Amino acid sequence: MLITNTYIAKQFSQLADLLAIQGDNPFKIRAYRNAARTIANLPESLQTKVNRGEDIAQIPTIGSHISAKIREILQTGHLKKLEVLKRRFPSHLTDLLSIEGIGPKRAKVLYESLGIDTLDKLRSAARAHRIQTLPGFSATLEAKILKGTVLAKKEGHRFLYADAEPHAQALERYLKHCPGILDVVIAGSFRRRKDTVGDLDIVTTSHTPGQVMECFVRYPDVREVILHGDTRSTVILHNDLQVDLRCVAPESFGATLHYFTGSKSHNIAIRIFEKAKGFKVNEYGIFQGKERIASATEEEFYRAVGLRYIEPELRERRGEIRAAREGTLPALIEQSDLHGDLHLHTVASDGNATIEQMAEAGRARGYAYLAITDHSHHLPIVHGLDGDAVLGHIKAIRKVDASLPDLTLLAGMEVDILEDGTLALPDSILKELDIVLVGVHDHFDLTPTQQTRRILKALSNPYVHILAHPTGRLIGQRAPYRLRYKAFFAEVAAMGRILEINAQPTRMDLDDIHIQKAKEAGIRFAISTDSHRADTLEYIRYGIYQARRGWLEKGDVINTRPLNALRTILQP
DNA sequence: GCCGTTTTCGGCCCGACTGTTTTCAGTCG
Repeated sequence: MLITNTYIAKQFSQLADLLAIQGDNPFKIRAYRNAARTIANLPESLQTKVNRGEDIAQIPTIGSHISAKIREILQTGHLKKLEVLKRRFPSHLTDLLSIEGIGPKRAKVLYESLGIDTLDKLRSAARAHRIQTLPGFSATLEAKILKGTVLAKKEGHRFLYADAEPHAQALERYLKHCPGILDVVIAGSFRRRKDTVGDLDIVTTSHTPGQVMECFVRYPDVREVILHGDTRSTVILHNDLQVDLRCVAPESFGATLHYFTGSKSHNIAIRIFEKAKGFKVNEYGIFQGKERIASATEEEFYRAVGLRYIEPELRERRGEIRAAREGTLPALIEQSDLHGDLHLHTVASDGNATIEQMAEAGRARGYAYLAITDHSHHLPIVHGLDGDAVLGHIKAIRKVDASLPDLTLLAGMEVDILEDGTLALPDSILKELDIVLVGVHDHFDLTPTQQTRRILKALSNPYVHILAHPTGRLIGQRAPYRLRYKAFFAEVAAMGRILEINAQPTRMDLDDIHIQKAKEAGIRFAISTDSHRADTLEYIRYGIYQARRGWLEKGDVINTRPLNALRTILQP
């Protein structure tokens, strides 16, 4: 039986919910929640770690007790402590917590006084007005709960960064015209450039915050005002995107921006660190007693806590605080460092632009080179090229290339990796190409060992340079295929092969965590758009965001090299 | 239950908003 990290994380998360309803020690509950979050974000499966004999109690937030419980889940598939609680409370009771306004205390009251243990029962009770008379409830709250159950908010729904982006920009433009407003910054996971965002957090400054709040809740795209306070408001837009706005005085801007940029664990780490030194950190500044030490800017904020400035993309508590203290933060890659795009499709396979149109789009961006990399013929759905067609396509690419004075076209292919790890094109064709990408497009469900072996075999072909979209994930649609990551990265590094950071908004593959791990293993990267149209070369910025979140510097990425240096890397 | 530049015990981030709780609890981020 395969036990995934997601499954284990859910066990601890449910355990925390039920203990909260039971009224257990809140710090213990927090410990379980922290562990659940850690486990959900681990780059490698706990099963693998335990099989390898690793001491999982060394993982932050996981200590002796929780590691024992993890082993129990891995061995039996269950957690006894949770099973006992589930006998006391019905299994769907924790669903109530997903409703706005219901936390553990109210869930307990609902269950013990009215026997409500499902969202359906909650809805009926609210409609029959049986909730408003309970202690701690009211008619207003009852109406809010009813609305919550009817809307049945899609749990944990997150927006792709690229889908949230236009809304964030439109809001920013609107707010800048609000009376009395001074600064507007979209903070939160959006500012950290996470590949998906749950909501938008906006930080503003003004001497008349009430006016700003008034203006904000009148934004034309607002469907519903959840909260409307003096310095803080929350609204829902018509597309279900939640937006929180905070307004503070300019002298607090740095601390507030830092606070609302997060991540939460980064903030908590800094607060605990400062508290130990006798300072208090809140969203208004850094205080020693009553005296404000900082901060009007984030730079000042970090200086005051004795750290180098940490870029928002790094604020995930993945070692950035230590690096900032020791002065070893990476000099993150910038979009302007890139000289070309190394993964593009044309009408020769499943793209909708010609070689010439792609070349023009690349020239318009100021690139020095582009790789045209259409599909091999293995997959019928993408109209790929077979042997002779590839040779013809190479000629066509070279012909267009010869007509371009200031842009070089590299003749490439995105070659399918077959189930057994062999490639869909023979070496006799591959050796004619300037650049060879390989990718998995089927058989996603092999065992981790089989999948790892399959891909490594493909990469061992001496004509292969880059593994395209290395884990095959489609955000919200398809999970990454399972690999033995540690062994895989070590082997890829040893072979000197390059991993792609695919900038398609639904792919973002590799993801940030694996990028960081792969870099530590000594791997280099290519950031590419996998464009099928001429107007999506601009997606490259999403790839840059992801690379920055993975701690990459200019030197880690091959398409920051001038053409000659790139050609050297691409020699077999 | 976790964790240690104060610690193996005794802490655990901190504040805004809502409601009807006349002084604060519950929820949320």
